[in-house]
Amino acid sequence: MRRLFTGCGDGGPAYVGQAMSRIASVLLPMPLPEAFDYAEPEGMDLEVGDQVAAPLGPRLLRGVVVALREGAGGNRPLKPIEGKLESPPLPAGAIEFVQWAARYSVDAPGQPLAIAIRGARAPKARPEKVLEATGAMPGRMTPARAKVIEAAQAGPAAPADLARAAGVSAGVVKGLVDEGVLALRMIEAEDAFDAPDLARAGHELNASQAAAAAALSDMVGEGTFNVALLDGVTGSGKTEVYLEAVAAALARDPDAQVLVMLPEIALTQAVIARFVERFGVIPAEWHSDVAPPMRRRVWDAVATGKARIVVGARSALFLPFRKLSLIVVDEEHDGSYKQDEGFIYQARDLSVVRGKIENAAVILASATPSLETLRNAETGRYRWLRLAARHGTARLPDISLIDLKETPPEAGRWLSPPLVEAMAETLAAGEQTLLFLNRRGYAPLVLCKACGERMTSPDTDSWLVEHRYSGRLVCHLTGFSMPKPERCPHCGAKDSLASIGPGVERVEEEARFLFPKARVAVFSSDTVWDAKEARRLVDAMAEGEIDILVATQAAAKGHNFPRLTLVGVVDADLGLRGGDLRAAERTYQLLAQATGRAGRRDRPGRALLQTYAPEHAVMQALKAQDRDAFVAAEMAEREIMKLPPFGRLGAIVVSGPDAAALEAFAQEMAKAAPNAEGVEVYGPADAPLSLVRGRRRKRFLVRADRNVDLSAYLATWRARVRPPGAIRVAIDVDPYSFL
DNA sequence: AGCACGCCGACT
DNA sequence: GTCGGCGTGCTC
Repeated sequence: MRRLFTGCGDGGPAYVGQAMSRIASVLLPMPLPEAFDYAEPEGMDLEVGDQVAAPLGPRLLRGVVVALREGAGGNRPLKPIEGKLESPPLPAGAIEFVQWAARYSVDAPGQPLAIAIRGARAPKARPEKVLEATGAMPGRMTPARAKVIEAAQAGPAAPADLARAAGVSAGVVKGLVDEGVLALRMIEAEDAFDAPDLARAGHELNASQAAAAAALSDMVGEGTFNVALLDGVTGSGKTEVYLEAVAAALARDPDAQVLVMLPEIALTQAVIARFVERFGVIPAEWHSDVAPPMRRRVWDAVATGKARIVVGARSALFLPFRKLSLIVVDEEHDGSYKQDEGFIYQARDLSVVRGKIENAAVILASATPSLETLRNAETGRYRWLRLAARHGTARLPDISLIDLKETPPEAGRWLSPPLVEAMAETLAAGEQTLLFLNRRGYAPLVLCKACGERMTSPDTDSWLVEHRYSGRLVCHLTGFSMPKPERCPHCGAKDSLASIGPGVERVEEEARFLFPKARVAVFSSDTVWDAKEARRLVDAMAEGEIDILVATQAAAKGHNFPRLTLVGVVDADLGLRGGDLRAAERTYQLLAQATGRAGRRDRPGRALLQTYAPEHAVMQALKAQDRDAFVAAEMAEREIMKLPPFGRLGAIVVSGPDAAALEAFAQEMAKAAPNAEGVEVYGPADAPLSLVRGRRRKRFLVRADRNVDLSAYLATWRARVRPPGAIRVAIDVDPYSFL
């Protein structure tokens, strides 16, 4: 269904029936600056939230009615809405949330709308063919036919399944269909979002957990917007506690819906299993790996209120909840909640906004909360529930620092003598070691010993990372890769390319060299590409089939390995380099999590951190396991600098293929920056990645006091300039990546 | 985001 | 003389 309008200068096509009396504002899932007005055809009876087909230029698009008013169009005739779509309407809260998010992110409302209706646009599962017994008997009975008829008693089944169940060929089944013994029926996929069983008992809670669960249940019971920080170390049982809050929310109101957000898809299965155990039903699942037909079913079930529990990734926050009562953000400090491509948002922060709009309770859970959240807890804006100690008898690991200036590894090696010694002891005791290095591949840099040339990505100023498994040099930024050349592409020297620095593959090589009899494995996104492979490796580790696991942060999250007693952090300083706003905070969170893997149940664990800066506040805090001291020091620093959470930050990146034109535009932008009380603008400066895919990049940073509407400031600024030609302006409110 | 309109190089 | 490159501008 496609229409073409030939714009012929005389005002466009004339529409019949201009007596139509209502105008519908329709938000379209596109980067348009505002909702577009359409005429409501007579008798369509639109309501706000309805999904409609609206013409845009030559195309027909799915859109959402966001306002209706009396009127007929004015100077130029409005195009009529083509039709109302079958899908359930977008609830008012979802619309308000989409508009709020767009304004905050300084982006077109169509961008978050596209995320919000992605499920509605997904194709429905096609109806399934099933066969069922009609009760009729075949003219001639054979043993094979008897088996099929018996198998069919179990209920309707797909033809292939029925043949397999009866152990006969498809031909036998087909013969029975032809004779009318079996009847063909088409069935729609079942909505299998059963009501949770609230009569089930929860886990037994210890005193600390019980107190927190009671406080959260009370909060949920108030039935209004409230935020709580659930703060407890790894293993303190945060999940059991928030499950009780979920139970309270579901029990309070038969229509209540609950959203649980997780930072990693890899963690969803484990959490879903907990929900199945607690409520006897499988919650709806929402993330990028969910197949489109299932997405459609989840979307519809959420919009109709049928799905009451949703477990998902950050984009689940945009689902069309009808009666959202509770949002849980697990591992709230995790950087994965920040989406920094396309429509840029921080799902943890937006969860609080959605909670406010929906009058829902919000629980932020973490062992190492973000400074933003801790600040809100300190000032009393959020309730603060601290869980004491570890569950059961397990003890916290002993953490010590290895000063690499005192005891460096041998030349060309990355594991220092104290760490190697600890690994030998662990191996001798029949226990496991985790070597943590947050760096993929074999070596982060390849350079020519003859001419000093560094291998970089074409049109991009980032180093190519050597991967030995694949024998390729890979750009982790753009995905570019090439076979490792024999000669230096710059000077032509043969065998002159040297691999500089360690990645997990190289540490694995060293571990194999040092401990030839040990079973060594690598866990990184290159070796573990899907959930199944991750499961396999995690199981192998849990079963004790691996002695030394070399891993990136892909393995630091969530998994528990009972025989793991030594964690070695190969380069504890890695995250501190570059020194952006959150470098120390992120390093603390990541290493606290990694070292927390050591020692479970009855086995004491230890963690060794290799560092060149043992005096650094992060290292001292990790060693002393004193999070509060680290937080206090970091907060004090941020307060002096008036940086988040004591101020706001925004980034504007301008990019374009031509350096001179870009520089000129950046200068023009600098002049156009509005003057405002409590706002400082820094830049333009070359962005740390000053060339990506052939585009040069320059960056402004804006710091503002907390009481400044930074979004409005940035929107005003951008409206004052018109980027010429191929120059793009990208705005990131509250940036996490400073590249 | 599409998709069209609009001005400058290599082909029947 | 046309086919077509993708630069910029619009879509209610």
